[in-house]
Amino acid sequence: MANTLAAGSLTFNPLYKEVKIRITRSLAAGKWKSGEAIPSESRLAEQFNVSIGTIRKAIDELVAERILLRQQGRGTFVATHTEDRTLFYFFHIVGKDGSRELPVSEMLSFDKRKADSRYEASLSIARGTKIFHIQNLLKLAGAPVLFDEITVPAALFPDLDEEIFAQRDGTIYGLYQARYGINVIRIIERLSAASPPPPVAALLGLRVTAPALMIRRVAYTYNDTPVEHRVSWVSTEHHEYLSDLWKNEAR
Amino acid sequence: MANTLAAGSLTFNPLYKEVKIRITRSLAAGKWKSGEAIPSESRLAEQFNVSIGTIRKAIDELVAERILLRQQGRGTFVATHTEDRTLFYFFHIVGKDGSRELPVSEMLSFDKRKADSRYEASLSIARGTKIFHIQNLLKLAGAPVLFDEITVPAALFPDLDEEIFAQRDGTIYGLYQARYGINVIRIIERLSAASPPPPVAALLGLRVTAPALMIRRVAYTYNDTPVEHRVSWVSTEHHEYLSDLWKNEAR
DNA sequence: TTCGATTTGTTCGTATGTATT
DNA sequence: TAATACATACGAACAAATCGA
Repeated sequence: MANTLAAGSLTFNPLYKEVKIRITRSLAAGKWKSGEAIPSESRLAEQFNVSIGTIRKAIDELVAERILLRQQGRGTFVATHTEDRTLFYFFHIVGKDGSRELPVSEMLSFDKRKADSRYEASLSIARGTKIFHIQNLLKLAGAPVLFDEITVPAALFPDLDEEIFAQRDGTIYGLYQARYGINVIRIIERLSAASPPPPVAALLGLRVTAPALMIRRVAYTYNDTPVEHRVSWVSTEHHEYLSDLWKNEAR
Repeated sequence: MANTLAAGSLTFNPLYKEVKIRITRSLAAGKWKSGEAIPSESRLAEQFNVSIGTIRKAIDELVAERILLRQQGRGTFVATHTEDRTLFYFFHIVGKDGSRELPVSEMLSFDKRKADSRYEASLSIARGTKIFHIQNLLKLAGAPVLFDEITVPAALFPDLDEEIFAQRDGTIYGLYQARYGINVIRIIERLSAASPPPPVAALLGLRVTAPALMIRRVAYTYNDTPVEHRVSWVSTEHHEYLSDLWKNEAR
């Protein structure tokens, strides 16, 4: 046994993993804002006192995870929720005819309340924690297609109110990112088929017994921290949910 | 204009992209069978007359695409559809209680027929081409959960018959791979909610008007060549469809 | 428009570590 | 134990894209 020392409780990561972790920590701490460039590879190599190749390998993984974005000649940037590339990564509803368009969102309600036990697991928050609860109706080509119920811990969005939410430019995740420094980088969705509650059916223009797609989503930021719980009802009369594992255009 | 030469019709790929393409061609041609090791990095570097780093970069991408599988000290292998890691990549139905198990499949029908126009687009085959058409019932924990209708071009599966299909070990894609050298490496699924046809509802133990999940899948092999068309009906009473972009355990 | 500085992209080479057989 | 194969890390050189002087 040559390396009995390594048997300690610590896990020894490769250098590039350590670098990746430290970069991720800086991102989570908001050291570099979204859309901004992080230091150049050569500068990071100096700071971390490692070779440029090690920096590249760390950044390679963050780019593959869509957390960073590299551009030759310009620099490396914190990915934003305003780029076309990113938008459809978190929106999976497409027309059955193959059309792809971004929805127009209309806020239906906004309130602050206390979390019930439902969110303890998915949002890792205690019962009674203050949350925002928001309802939206999304239209595609003018027709209502999707109804959203969004739940987020109020603590993460200090001054959020109805006005700010409704008057935002761009997407909801763009708002989280630009105003609150919260970066949604991953979502997990669970889909099932069911008949929507009558009020939802009415909003979507469906018969009460009509089948609809129910989507339960949890959105995560760095280090698998959950930040949003969302339940959606989708009318699949003219639209469907597209699941394309490995649609990595930029590989 | 310094580089008028580059304006030719050829696209100049980086070396590692060329290497990747040539490796992929060898895979598509069946040069290395699934589960087998491909030549070592140093040997490939000799063959292609490039540095080992360039080989690594090409293989990096193929590993990220789950086409190859690297194991330190052993070699680099053609990924198979028998590894636990891979299995759930193509099977997305999980229990609502979070349970994950592989289904038990029961073949209901098997026949050879001529393709109608429906498959021209999705399978890139002409109307009238011979196809196999197979129906399956999948059970989880003993209960029927999913009904499958599979369509594949007969030309790709020369000696396939009812016996071979029903008596296979392992998964359907495992059969495609082991017996016919056809490697499914990517699927695109389109989900909607609808009431299943009465015979399907009966099989799944659903009321005729009950909502179910309909999944239309196209499976692809190398170079985005479609090889299978599949329509599934899922009872989402106790199960749901899990969409987890970026569940890359091994990163 | 041109040029130079900066930054990422590609390719090569070498050395050493670690896992497998 | 030795040989083999992949993993990590370093360094160097040049190409290509970008941007501002």
